Amino acid sequence: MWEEEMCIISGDNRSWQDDNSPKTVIELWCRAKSGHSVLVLVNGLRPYLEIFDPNTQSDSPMPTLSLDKVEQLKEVDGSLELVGEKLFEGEIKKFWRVFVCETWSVPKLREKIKKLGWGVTSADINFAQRLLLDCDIGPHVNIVGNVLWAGERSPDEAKNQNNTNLKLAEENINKIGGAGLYPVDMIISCTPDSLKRTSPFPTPFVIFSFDLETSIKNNKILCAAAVIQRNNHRTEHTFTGDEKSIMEGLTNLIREEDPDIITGYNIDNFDLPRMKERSEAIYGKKKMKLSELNGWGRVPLIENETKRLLPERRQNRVWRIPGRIPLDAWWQARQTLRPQRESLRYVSQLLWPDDDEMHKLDIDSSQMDREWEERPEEVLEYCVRDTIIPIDILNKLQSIGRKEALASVSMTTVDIAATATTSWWIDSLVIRLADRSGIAIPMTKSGPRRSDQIAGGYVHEVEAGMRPWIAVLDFKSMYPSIMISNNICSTTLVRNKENNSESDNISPTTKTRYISSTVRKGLVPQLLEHLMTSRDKHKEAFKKANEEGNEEQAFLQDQLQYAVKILMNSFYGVFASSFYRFTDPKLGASITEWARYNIKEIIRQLDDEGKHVVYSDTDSIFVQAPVDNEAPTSKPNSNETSIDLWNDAKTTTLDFGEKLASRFSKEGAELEFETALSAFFSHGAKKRYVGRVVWPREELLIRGYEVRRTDSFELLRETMTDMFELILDNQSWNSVEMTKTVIDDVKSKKIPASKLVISRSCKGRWDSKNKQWSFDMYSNENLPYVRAAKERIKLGLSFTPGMKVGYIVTDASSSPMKVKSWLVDELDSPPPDYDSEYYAKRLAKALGRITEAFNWSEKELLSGSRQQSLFDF
DNA sequence: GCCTCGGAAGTC
DNA sequence: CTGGGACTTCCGAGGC
Repeated sequence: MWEEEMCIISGDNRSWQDDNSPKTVIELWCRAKSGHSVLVLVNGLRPYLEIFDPNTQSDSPMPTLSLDKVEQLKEVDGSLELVGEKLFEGEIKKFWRVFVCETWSVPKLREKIKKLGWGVTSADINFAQRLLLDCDIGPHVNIVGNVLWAGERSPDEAKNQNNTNLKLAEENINKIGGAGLYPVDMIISCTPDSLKRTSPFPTPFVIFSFDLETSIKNNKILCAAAVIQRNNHRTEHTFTGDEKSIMEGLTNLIREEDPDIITGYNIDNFDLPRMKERSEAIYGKKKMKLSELNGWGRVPLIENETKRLLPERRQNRVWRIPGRIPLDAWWQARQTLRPQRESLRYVSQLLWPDDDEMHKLDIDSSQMDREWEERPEEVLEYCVRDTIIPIDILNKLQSIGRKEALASVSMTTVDIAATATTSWWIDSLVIRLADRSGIAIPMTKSGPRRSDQIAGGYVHEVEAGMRPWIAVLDFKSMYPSIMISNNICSTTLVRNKENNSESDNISPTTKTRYISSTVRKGLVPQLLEHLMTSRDKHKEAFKKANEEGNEEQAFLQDQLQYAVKILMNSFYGVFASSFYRFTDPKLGASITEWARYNIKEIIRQLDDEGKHVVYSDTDSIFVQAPVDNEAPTSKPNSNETSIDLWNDAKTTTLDFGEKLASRFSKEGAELEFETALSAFFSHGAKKRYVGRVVWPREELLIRGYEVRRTDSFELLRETMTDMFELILDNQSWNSVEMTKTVIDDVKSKKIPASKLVISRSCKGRWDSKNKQWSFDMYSNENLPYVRAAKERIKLGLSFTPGMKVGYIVTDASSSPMKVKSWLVDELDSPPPDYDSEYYAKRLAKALGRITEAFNWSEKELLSGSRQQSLFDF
């Protein structure tokens, strides 16, 4: 027997026969808290689905339906089991459990049963996930089991004669349904009841990062590098020679080192597909041979397992490598950093601006064949560096810790937190609770679908110009709070008029009814309430750990509270979507309805009292504080006399904000005083504003404007930021002068082209028929960024669908405008010559929108002189 | 040259 | 197979 704490990375299942009776074993790939990897084989759970008679609520099904016919289907294992009554779409029905011989036959079986007239539930739940649901565990578990195999890296105490003997171990593994000797440190077997939940800990994952350098002439792999990170220690490996030995080398390394996470830069769209393509170029469809080159799945290297050995791309997006997690550093950087451009060079410059070693550009990747021929050592060095940086990126962004925290709070395996979508996380919590509350689990896509959009949040009209001293108030977790306080859930939605009750919660406009929480608390409100308190607990634990100087604990608690926040915010989206189980178009509509009602009601009350609401978007309100008009809006120096006035204004605003917050907060709709602004400016468009924040910290707050957009350019971002600084300091005249200077500079080409790069993401698909990139999803391919992407491809540079493509406008006088792709990050080539008129115009247009508020138009900015009107005299 | 429209991307 | 809606801006095309 062996007992240990570990983290479940991924799960799968396989069918096997025990004395001619069908069995299904669950495989859990884990990393022990103490560092070694473990494969856990769990026997004792039978896959099933549940059926009911959709036509009746009575005790027995209609006579036309036959339980026998279901039982006789060849996919069914043994006799049906009566489950009892469950709630399904507001009605109580009687349910039977149908056991299934093999999990992979469920889709077919579902259809057969539906054809017999039965309704089907709990019929699309992943079986490994079922184990987590039934045992009520998350990724961090304590496991007690028998050791079947103890390899080199397993703890000495786990080793004995039986389990270190290869042949004997293999026999024992096969005897209980395992596939053979999995490439892990240790293999154990257990039953579901020996899996127990433990508190989360940071798992010492083993990470593998790799990079291929390939020929542009013939796509062949020239060389490769890999880095393994284990216990904060890194080892570097390089691979040269013929393609076959390079790929074998990488594969052997993975099978020996047994990493949990596979990373690299742009592996999803480049390295992984290239491995597949090149190995198939050598061995065609010979699966076993392919596995020698690319068998990265965490399963035995045997004929039966070739399907799981080879990495596979699901629905053209995420890669699946059974037992391991593919985690592309490019995608992580893109999601968390939202960089202007996405090349590895650009991102590493962004993250480590002072470390030249990390982003020096010594290899011309567009001339890789020549470089490889002339200076292979430098190419290898470059290749190694490009495997190290992705790990550094993941560390810097704390990507892995965040995935693990998300897995922990959503109680899924780490791979689901890392690669799946929001509906999987929500499923994990919702199904768990529904199973324990006598509520049936409908299939996805099964509920009523909506045809038109549901109305969203309310956005208040904003006037152009400056407003002094503003208190900004925010509803805390608005949508989740509304779901809790009004008990909004598919399990509480009143579907029939006959069931109306006086205690129902009724939505303000569509008058949708929900059973009061005093009668029955809804499933989702229950979960959300639990998440709310758990977030507060993590926040508290974070605070405490910080005070005690326990850095590791503080870090963990912060990750956890953040993960809970992400998870809570995902609920609304899933329930407002048209495909999720437990959904109804009415739910999403009711949530936003109450939200609009609440916020408009507050605005109305403030208006009635003569308090000026300057702006509001969905869950925030900007209110002008009752501050003396003389008070300065820009902070005076501490020795100036006006500093007292400024301080008074600040105190008044803080006081005002706090009073509003407590006055309008009620049960289930907590209004928080978020920030105080000494000045607020908008040119009069919704979702676009700037504020000078004076509390709780001092900063410039810019929303929506070009400053934040990637399809703007550096010079515009800089100039607009400077302009806002001046405007908020009441120096609008100076700001106009400054702007004119910049426009003049660009006109006379004094500005370097690097400040004029515009970037936009570009779609595209690989047309395997014609062996070229296609952009036929655009009704008009004549767009600047599409043309820039085509130019990149032509030059032999990498292109990934969805990547941000940078370009410079070289001539806007013709239609369509002429552009040149920006390649300086990657090729060290000279920058293109830009169309100064175009950039001057775009600056004038964007900045003119703002100066318009002070009566300086776009034209005046461009011409350099202000036209005086009659009123100026 | 000016205007309108629809497609697309981006941000909140 | 799949979180949502509101809103702004830019570009190309086409009409006059």
